[in-house]
Amino acid sequence: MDNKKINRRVKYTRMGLKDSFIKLMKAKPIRRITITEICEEADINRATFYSHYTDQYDLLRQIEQELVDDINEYLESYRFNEDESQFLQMMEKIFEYIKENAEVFTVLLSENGDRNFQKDVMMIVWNRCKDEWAAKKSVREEIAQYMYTYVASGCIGIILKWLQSGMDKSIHDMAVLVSKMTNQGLSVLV
Amino acid sequence: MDNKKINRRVKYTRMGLKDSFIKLMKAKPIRRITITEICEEADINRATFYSHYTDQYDLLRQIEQELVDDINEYLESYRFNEDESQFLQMMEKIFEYIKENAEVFTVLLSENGDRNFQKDVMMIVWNRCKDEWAAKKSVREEIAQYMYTYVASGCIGIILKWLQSGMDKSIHDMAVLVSKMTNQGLSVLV
DNA sequence: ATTTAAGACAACGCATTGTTGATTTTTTAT
DNA sequence: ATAAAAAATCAACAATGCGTTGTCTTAAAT
Repeated sequence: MDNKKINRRVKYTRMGLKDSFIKLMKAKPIRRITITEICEEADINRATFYSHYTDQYDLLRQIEQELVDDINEYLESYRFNEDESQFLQMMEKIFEYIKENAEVFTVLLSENGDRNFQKDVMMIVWNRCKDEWAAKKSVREEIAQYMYTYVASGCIGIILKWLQSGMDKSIHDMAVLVSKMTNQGLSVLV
Repeated sequence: MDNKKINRRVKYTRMGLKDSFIKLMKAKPIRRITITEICEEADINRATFYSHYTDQYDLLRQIEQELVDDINEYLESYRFNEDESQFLQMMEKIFEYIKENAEVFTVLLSENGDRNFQKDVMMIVWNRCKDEWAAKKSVREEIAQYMYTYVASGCIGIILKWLQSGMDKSIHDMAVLVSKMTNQGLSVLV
């Protein structure tokens, strides 16, 4: 009947731990964050932490996973215009989402965050654009894989820089820039 | 007189610790590597470790720094042909260097490695090519910064994929691919 | 050969860890 | 409303790793 299998109490406890953790992540690298600390901050017993997560890294991964699921849901809800470049439209939405969650993204994508999260975020774009790109594909799948890797890494890099520069450029400008770089590379300079 | 300020003994001890550490890095994430473990493996007293490094992360950073310095030296020694694209030539040399040190690069650039090292490696290329790029620059410095970030991140991403694919493509092919992506983006697909 | 620096070793108090079992509180199902 | 189930609390545990100390031994530089 009720698909919210997790009851309020559990949800609330986890929320407390997550908030406390993000707060600490802003202040110091994850390796310096102890479970004891997280629990003190959240005012939750340490044994309770262990009944939900195995360690800090497990907690981090779960936070990341929820975020990835949420972006996907967010993109799902949006109908893209078939005529325009899907990539550009999607990047706009992604920048939009990231801006709305700038705080947590800054923490998770920065040096403290782990590379798997980067990969997951890259995969969101890649999975949704591969059809568009595949249409005009003239190289072997193997080579194409390398190209997508380049593109996805470039996107993450630029997103991170944008966050660290205090989101000084507009969402639209950024989406256009990323789109241009992806499609034309540095040749746009000339 | 003698510019090798560090005597043999120190050098040897540090080498032991580094080797031991790299060995452990292959097996598990850095957060699971204890100093006790490093010292046991290297058969060096724990107190000795502390007289050289503050912790695992300090040791890692020093290994990385030495590698970065070494690449720079390696590139320095090589005269580039002014007529051709400096970027392409430099990428060839970098792929060459990485292949020669594939083992350690695989470890340091993978999920266990830290983002600062990525950045450092990116900076090597960027510092040596910015003049070439600046010549044809038609955008504001501010925007250019974003573009370089994209490119540098893309390069690292593709290098890492290459390493993880067991360096299945030749150095030359990779250099050409990276160069194409950087200069023309996905438009090479058409 | 003498001085200087590096490393070995044992020992320390301290913090964090992961787990336990008993107890209380909240949620859910009847 | 009440009983049963699930979740969180708490205190206590041994184990491990931490970082530092002082003393002693060994190697290197002059």
